[in-house]
Amino acid sequence: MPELPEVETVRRGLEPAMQNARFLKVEARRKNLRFPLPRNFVARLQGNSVTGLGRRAKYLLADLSSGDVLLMHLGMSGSFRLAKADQARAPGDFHHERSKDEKHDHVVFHMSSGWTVIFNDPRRFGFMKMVPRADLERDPLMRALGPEPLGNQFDAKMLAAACRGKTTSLKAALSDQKVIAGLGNIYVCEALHRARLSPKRQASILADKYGKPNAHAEALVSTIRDILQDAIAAGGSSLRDHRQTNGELGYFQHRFRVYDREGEDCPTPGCRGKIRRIVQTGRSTFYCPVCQR
DNA sequence: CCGCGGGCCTGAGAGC
DNA sequence: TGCTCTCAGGCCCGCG
Repeated sequence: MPELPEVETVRRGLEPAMQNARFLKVEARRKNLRFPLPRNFVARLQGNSVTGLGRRAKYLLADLSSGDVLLMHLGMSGSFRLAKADQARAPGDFHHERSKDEKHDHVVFHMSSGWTVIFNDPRRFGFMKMVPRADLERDPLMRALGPEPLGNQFDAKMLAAACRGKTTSLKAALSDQKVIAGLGNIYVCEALHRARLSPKRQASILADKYGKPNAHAEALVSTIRDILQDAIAAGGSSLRDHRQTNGELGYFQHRFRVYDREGEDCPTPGCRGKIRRIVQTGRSTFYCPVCQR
């Protein structure tokens, strides 16, 4: 499902169930997600407790009392939901027909908090990995990430430097996790619309010939920050009925200005354009050809 | 090195 | 009803 705001929403939803709670029992029902689950996955979790639940870009990071970090990625269709342990149905209950949903419940954590945490992922693009905390910074997955857009590192200077000389489009550059970590197809489209920049322009336009940021870079940085903060405050976006861990829908999707709005009038005040859909590097881009230049 | 296209999976929805 | 086709919030890999 998720881009940064959705993953942050998931993190907050999991906190009451996992923070300071112990893994009483772990079920690895399907051992190959995008990658095989780590060796001794169950044994390395059971008996340990979660000392902190963090997020880096689109990764959830659970610090364990063992010194390992459990790293979780939701891919395209991954989600977590919570169930109260005492309400869990007994396996083999013949009144209970396995719903379509439960068919893709691949990993289940039974926590000492009384909550059961269920990872569901139909497409299995998500994955989990265990890394000793001391090695996290050196992990290739973490090293491949640029700055957190809501952190101190992310500013116009850095963005311009990262885009300097790039011949690829702004759309592709902002989707590149090495440039900024956490944006995806939706928030890139939305940020470019709000910043009134065409997704087709070269990424290098954010920098002058010395790599210094210009007004476009400044505008884009503050737009990206604003939109992510607003989306987190709204509980993320719920497309195709995706839900937060508590079952509630996020509602930021109602505030999309271009995403999945092909043919609609551009919402920019005074703009008479119509939203267009094009394909860039294999993904849909939605934008207004009139006010985004 | 860089940028692009294909591939990994399953399911929903549109059109016939 | 059912088939076929396209598309889906991500990311890795190999090619030119």
